[in-house]
Amino acid sequence: MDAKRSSPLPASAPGVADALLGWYDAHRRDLPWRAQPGDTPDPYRVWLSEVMLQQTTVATVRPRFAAWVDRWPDFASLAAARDEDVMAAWAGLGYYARARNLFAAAKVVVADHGGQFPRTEAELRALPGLGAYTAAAVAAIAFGERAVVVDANVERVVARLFAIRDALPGARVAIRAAADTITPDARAGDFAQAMMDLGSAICTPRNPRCLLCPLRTQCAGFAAGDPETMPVKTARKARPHRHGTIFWLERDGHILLVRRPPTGLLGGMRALPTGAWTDSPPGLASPPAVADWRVLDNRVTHGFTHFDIDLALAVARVEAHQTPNHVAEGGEWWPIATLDAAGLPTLFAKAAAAIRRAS
DNA sequence: AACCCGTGGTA
DNA sequence: TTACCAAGGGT
Repeated sequence: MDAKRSSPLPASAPGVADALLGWYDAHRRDLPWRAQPGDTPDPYRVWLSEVMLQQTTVATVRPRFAAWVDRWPDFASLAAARDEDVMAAWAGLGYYARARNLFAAAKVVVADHGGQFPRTEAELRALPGLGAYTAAAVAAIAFGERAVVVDANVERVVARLFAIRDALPGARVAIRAAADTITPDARAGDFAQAMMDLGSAICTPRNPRCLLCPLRTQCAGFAAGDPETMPVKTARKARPHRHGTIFWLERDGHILLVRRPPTGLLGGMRALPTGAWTDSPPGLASPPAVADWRVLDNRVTHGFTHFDIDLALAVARVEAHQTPNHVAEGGEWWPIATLDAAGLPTLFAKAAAAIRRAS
């Protein structure tokens, strides 16, 4: 009817999917985890890449993905790995629950699914670390199942395409419903990846390249003249500042490392000992051993998602023949010469570099 | 729903 | 420099 023709909404779902898939066939990125056209995707590689790419850029993931699949090329090899090796291999990537869940999921696949990744969205969703997005993405990309794949790129593209002006996160229901209407039955995986490539290259958060966009003529946001204002996001809260002390305890060319508690901040990761992180500098409270601690002049700062931390650096040595009674349980003496292989999170790698520079 | 959970790049 | 942002999940 006439009202529909003059509506700012996309004329038809096939119109959007066809235009997008045509653009994708010409402009798709060649990525290490992406099967070549006509080839069968490897579910392990699809899953691993999706998890690595959660809140993480393609540029960061590229070398890490290559190293990972070189070491653990399939579910069976990963499931048989040592926990500390898996966590160390993830060091520097952040959001370490991803590594814990990845390892747990690999073991479930081997133990409960005969080493074969489940192919339905619902079964995938039940695995650790696979939420709504990743389960849909794997179902579509690895198995060709029709699934509504909604990540931050798709949210942005769809909000603009349909001119959805409600603020996130409330707008997610409407965005998902709109995404459903344009998701095709065929080439579901290509469609999902095309939406993400479009969001990455054309429909960018700032200064979108609308003149290059294959969906321009169907885009309500473009028609309205302000696509860059969508989706609307609410402002973030300021991050508080915390303080702490990092302890560098040296013995005969080795350094004391501890294992962080299995959950929470940097959970499961190797680390240098620290005391509590508080609103004011804690000084030398709760050191890992009784020793002659010396506080360095330089400090280390680091930003986490929800707070910034300012850390003092305390250094001490104990004699080679000594085994301090007060060394924390679970600690290990790690050769300083191979500290890079310990897999320290960035905060502690920064601290180690600063300490070794000062020594 | 709101909060926790890393890191590096960009403007 | 600050602020925002990225192929989110768990609780």
